[in-house]
Amino acid sequence: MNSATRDKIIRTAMDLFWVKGYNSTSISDILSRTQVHSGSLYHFFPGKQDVLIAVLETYRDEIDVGLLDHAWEGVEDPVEKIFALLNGYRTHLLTTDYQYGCPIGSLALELHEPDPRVRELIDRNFRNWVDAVENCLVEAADRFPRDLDRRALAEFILTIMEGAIMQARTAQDIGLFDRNVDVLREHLDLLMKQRAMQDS
Amino acid sequence: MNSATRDKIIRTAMDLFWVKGYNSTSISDILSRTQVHSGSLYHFFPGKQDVLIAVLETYRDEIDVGLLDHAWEGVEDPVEKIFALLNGYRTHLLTTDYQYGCPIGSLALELHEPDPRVRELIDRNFRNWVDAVENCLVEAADRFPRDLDRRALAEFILTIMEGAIMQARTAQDIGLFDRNVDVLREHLDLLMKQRAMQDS
DNA sequence: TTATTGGTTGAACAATCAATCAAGTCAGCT
DNA sequence: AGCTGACTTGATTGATTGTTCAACCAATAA
Repeated sequence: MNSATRDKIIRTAMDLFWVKGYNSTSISDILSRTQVHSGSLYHFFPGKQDVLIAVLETYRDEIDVGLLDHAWEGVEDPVEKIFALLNGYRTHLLTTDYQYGCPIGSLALELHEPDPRVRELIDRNFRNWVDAVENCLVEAADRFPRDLDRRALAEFILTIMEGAIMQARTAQDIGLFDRNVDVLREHLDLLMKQRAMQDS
Repeated sequence: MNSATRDKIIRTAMDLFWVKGYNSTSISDILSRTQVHSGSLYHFFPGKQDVLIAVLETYRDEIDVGLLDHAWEGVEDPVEKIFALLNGYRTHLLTTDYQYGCPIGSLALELHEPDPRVRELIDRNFRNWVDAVENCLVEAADRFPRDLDRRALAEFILTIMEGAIMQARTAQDIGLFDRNVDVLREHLDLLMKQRAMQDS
């Protein structure tokens, strides 16, 4: 199987779906960008949706190398790793004039009645992201209240990321992103103070 | 001007854009649902995007009667009004099998390179929502820390609403919505405790 | 050499899309 | 009655969509 062509299609589709969305990206958009012809694409993928599935599988399989490793380079503290992750999205917004938000979140809201396989893959990507944050919280468990629901807080942090991107992009104002993160930071500070009280 | 037809088109488009999204709703979808013919639609609207603009203007103009009045019926406490607002979205998710989320948020993430008029109208709708929440926080100002950034917290609450809907819809699990709201409630409780400390 | 396999080419197709427009209807005004 | 202008009808257009397919190519194996 010539995976070079297949891979080129997936990489291009990842980028196009990210910037333009799924419905606004046509097969011919992918073909012209990849210099691949339609018959070749349909040799590897039964249809457009299967390209989307391959894209989501790639995100799922590459969360470490594609996202976390880069965001956490040189960051050791588990709590700061959370904010470093958020800061990665902030940088994307700024360096692309608010064009690149969260590729998964965009798809999640754009596809209203998705095929079950698509829905489950989006869900899986969210859960992997939440897992990564939850692991940070586990690493920092000694700083947070003993009865903290770490899963719920990790889901909450995903929520903040998605909502902050949505608002900053719509307003084209990074202040909205920053203020959201500030409030999150304050919440974490309050939780850590709570733990300090427990310990004393 | 026969606003009956025009209004019927707008109401139908509001619903279709909400459930199916903008790109997945065709003009003929609107025509068949309204029993209006294409020439009639194009008599009132120069194009599809102008229908979207009219929809967004309607949301903007009807936030009180269309959203807040209903959500706040019988709720007096300003903090509880915030949670009543969130609960309205929760009910929509549950009663429609996760089909109806936030109509504005869906459009915000679906439309990637929107016309400036569209982007500004989505932004206006967000700001009106934030204004409403901020007013609740002002009403309850005596319960929160004196130096609270109420605007930032109101934006944060919009973020939670949008993120909670996104996750609950994707997972088709209301638990994700509820846990997000729980964490918000805990944050507000912590803030109120802070104020209680200030006062004592 | 011949056959097979995996991959490529690019014209073509049917369906659907947003949008157009000439002809028509009807109510209100002069 | 006759005119005007707002609104309606619905067939039609041209562009774009996702998809198909028969012919073709190149490398490997028999």
